[in-house]
Amino acid sequence: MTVTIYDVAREANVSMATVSRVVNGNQNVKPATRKKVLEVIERLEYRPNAVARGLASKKTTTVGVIIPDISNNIYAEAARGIEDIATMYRYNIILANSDQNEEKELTLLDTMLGKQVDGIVMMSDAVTPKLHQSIEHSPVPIVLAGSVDESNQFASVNIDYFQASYEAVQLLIENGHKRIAFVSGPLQYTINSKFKLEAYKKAIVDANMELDESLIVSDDDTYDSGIEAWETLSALENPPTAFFAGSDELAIGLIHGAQDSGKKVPNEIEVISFENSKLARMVRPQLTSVVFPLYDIGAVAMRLLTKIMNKEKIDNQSVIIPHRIEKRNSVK
Amino acid sequence: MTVTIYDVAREANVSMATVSRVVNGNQNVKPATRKKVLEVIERLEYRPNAVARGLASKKTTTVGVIIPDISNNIYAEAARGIEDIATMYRYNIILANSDQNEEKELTLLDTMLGKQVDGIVMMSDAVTPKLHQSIEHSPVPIVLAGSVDESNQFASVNIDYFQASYEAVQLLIENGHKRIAFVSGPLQYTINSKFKLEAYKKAIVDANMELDESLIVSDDDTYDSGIEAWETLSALENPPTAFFAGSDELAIGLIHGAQDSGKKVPNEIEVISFENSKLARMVRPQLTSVVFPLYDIGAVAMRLLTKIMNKEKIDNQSVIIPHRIEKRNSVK
DNA sequence: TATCCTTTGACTGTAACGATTTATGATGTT
DNA sequence: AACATCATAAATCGTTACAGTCAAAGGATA
Repeated sequence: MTVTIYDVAREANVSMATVSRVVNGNQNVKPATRKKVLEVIERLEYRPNAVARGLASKKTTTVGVIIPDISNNIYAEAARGIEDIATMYRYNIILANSDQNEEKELTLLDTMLGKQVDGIVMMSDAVTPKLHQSIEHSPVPIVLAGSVDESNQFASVNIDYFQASYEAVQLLIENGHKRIAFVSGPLQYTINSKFKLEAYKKAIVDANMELDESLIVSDDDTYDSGIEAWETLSALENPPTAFFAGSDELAIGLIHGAQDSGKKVPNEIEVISFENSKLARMVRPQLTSVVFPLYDIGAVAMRLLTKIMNKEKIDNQSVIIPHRIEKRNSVK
Repeated sequence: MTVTIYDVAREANVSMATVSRVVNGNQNVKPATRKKVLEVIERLEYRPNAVARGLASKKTTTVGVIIPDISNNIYAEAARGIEDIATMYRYNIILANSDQNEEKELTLLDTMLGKQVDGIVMMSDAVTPKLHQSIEHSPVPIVLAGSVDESNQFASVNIDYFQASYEAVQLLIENGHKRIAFVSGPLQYTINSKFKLEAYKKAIVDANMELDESLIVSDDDTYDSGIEAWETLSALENPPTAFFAGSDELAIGLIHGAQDSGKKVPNEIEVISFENSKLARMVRPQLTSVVFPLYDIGAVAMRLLTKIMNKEKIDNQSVIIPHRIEKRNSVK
């Protein structure tokens, strides 16, 4: 039925090893033989069986990608970065969604290792002890993308979340705001709690401003949460005049909340976001935002993975890529 | 190094065939033996090698997914639907981006078949003759998701694009508009040219209105194209007062274009979109839109694929799922 | 009841599966 | 004759699948 390397060998009057050699571009085949083999391959429409190849060579040229949710733009962007670099290096990708669920992450890791992937890139907002252990015991390299592991023991690529957040809040402070709110996604996620929030606090304290816990709101990273956050915060006795939002959707929710209740952005209310997805340009006013370069993070993570799989020497396995703030109109 | 089925067999004093049977849940193993084997598996941390299994059984429990671009929300949504159903049926997914490029599509098909996937779900806006042929010759089942193949020869899942578009334009006509514009992505894509545009034309003609070619604009499916489309169309001598937009981004671009030049939506200008992504609720006014249920399309496509892979009888391989129009505020 | 035959249950042994890889052998050059 | 070069055969890789084995349990027959 299916044509195998053996059929090609027979048809071309050579051994299967020779066919293997021409398929894999090995030098030790004389041109005439190579040509003959290639012709037979063409004629028989031979297509090497990657599974057999994987069994024999113990390499599958496939890498696993575990992300929280592909339908979330932020992760999709990263996935695209990962995939682009992967194809560049001739790897294929097994993609799976974890929904930030530890149990799923663990199972996924296990089935991917069972499938003999050559490496894994993973995004996880919370590297739990169990997860940490699984990563540690993995027989193939794993790199974390846009995810912090506090032990700093694994290969990873990130931006400096703390510094970036600090700068964002500072921008608001410089514009003279005295009441600045912090609105983010779940504080179980390390990036939100240990970096965005801590940076916010430090910026406030460094500016000799009062740290008011009631200005700190955390729920989901969604548009609706943004609207809700606006409602609770604007109902405060002494409401904030500026917002540091953990995501674009949150920021847009905040802005629409403000606008719906008659406030002008940025004249009366200023909002700075942390993401800079393509949404940022699709609101009025357009968002000023810390750029969280997910595509690049994915791409760099995948590149790092190829190096490790290749056993190249890595000078620094915790890559920090530069960040910047894109200034548009939600901040004066 | 790695523990194999053979190690387990030796350690448990049974043959590897028996181990294989307990791993695969075969009945012919007496409970005591099963327990013993399971214990050894646990102790040795044995993890079946899916590659070896794939070679022996000729099944990989992985399916290929070829989509234009995962970083585009519409496809990401579909990918999520596909993946959810795939996991439900214990399949993994090899995901790749084609960028609507025929050559890439062909190569991807080839490498996926090389990897011995058990089936493929594909999204392609233009099923070219070559592509058609490749699909036809595929040794494993392929289902098209949200993609039309005009020969109607392959398994596919779609909505009734023509009817949905017709209804959308009709809505605008009912609201009394005499000048209705058509703004879509590339007309090379079958859905745009054969369905959205044709339905638009028919609706206009059926209403005894004049079909004005200058009201038909086609470029990208992006926000910027929407803005551009507004600019060219509003500069017309007799500009349109209503727009049928092929995507949410296009619709938002149109709306922002209108608003930036002082027009009120929906009072002076009405816009109806075709997509209904989560963006639809994130603009003011919120978009009235034909809902293009990509998640469902992906899910149903994957489900259909499992049936075909399972050799179950399929009553209808061209699935049309119901559509509806979500009414919000960009249309009165 | 004793005998023989067939079934069933619970395994075992081993040949695929379709490549890669290594040791070995043949060929041709200098 | 020595030395590269190229080609070959055979051994793996870790499973599954199929054909058997062997003992125990019925069932039928005389």
